[in-house]
Amino acid sequence: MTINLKTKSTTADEIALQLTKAIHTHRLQPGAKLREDELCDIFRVSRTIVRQSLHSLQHTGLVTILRNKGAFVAKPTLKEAREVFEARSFIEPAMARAAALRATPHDIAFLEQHMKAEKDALDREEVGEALRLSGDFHVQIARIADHALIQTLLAQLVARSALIIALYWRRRSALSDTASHMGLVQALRDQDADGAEVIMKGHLLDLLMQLDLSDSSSGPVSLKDALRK
Amino acid sequence: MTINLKTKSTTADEIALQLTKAIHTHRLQPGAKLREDELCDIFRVSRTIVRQSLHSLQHTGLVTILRNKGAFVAKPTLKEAREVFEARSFIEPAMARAAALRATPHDIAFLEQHMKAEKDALDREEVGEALRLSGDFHVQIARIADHALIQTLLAQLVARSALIIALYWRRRSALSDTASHMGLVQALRDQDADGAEVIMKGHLLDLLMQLDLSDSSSGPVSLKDALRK
DNA sequence: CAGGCGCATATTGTATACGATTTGTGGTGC
DNA sequence: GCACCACAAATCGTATACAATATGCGCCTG
Repeated sequence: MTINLKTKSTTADEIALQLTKAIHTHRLQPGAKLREDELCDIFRVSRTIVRQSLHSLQHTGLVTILRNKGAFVAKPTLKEAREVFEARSFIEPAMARAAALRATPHDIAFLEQHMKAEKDALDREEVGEALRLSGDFHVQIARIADHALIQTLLAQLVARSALIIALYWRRRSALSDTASHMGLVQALRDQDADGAEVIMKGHLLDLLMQLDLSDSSSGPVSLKDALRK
Repeated sequence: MTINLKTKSTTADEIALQLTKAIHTHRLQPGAKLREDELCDIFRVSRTIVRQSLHSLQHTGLVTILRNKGAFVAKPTLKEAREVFEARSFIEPAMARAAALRATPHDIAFLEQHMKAEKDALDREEVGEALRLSGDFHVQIARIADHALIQTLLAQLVARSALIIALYWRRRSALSDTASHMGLVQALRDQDADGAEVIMKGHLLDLLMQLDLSDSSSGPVSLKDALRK
């Protein structure tokens, strides 16, 4: 499936969204170069618009722009990777708690359908899409908690998490989110705030465990440091 | 004091920084219009650069851009205001804890000097500058905790807090941050992580208490709603 | 043949020109 | 005199042209 190009009025936000999705589904790998002219051809817009979206993505941490060099899909360092998950562990348990207190039957149904969509994607062997949905699940919790600011923030952190997973994923096994997510939905259904918080905390810890964020395997920190003596 | 205009090469980031400072010190009020041409004249750059900074500030939540209308200093709604402080209360206590474990004597000295600068600003009756320093104190905690991601995030939230204070500040009294900040520095000196966390939590609650975030006084939610029936 | 210098090309950065939209104002008709 | 319409000014949005910078290739020299 190639990127959908509408007949008219492709806006900067749409391009950013498409790129985000491509990153989230691992169709775009960390470090990939994003040439402006190329994107212009793909989306049929002027460089002005493309540059807007690239700057926007830089702000969210998905893209790194090097002056006079160009835009690249970000490659989070180990420290950045740890910080992303640390930040998530500060925020998300509180969101799970809030969501448990506010979730309506409609919300529950939505989450269940969401998980089903993820499972279907896996059955179709669309691993990237399943990964994206799995991340989006977390964003939906913030939406249910009715916290727009953190919903936005979390969307960024989740997208960056996809980059981190692409770089530091340890095993070849599939993500085993399903159990945690199901447990969380159950807690929301029961309005069990404490349970939801605990499950979310554990779930994030699980995720972290499956990453190889040990210091040793770090790539070239800085050429200067790498060649020192 | 007018805005400093250098002889050459004023970059988009610099402009965004200057505007942020002006907002933070209440020299720019919520709702103020930011005309592009005007900023071009002030900073002696083309609209391209000005637009870059405005978009950047929109991303941080300090500026609202209305299509074909222009850029305005943001006016956080009550809900947004609550969300900002809620987010801070999720994050900052954890930062205070981490900072307590990492703070060096140098860091302590830095914070003490920082507080002195704030006091000096107050003595000079530069209330806006004192307010800015008081907010920056919180960002410095994240820096000491060595958490770059949250430091950036917190800088944004603190800046937005300045807008919220401008809109929803209840009394005319000066901010009484000093005591909390002093207590926090003492806890850092003692490497008292629990104490630091508790003080920070209480401090943020104090701040919130001094705001009038009750529902009633809300401005016009939407003209449609306001005129309904 | 190896190393380095310089030009040619590709790509990004910035300014400007042009088009679209909004908003205020003046005139005209009722 | 009031309301409505049309036009004009101001302002923003987009595309494009031009300038600056980096990079790769070929040639020249030792």
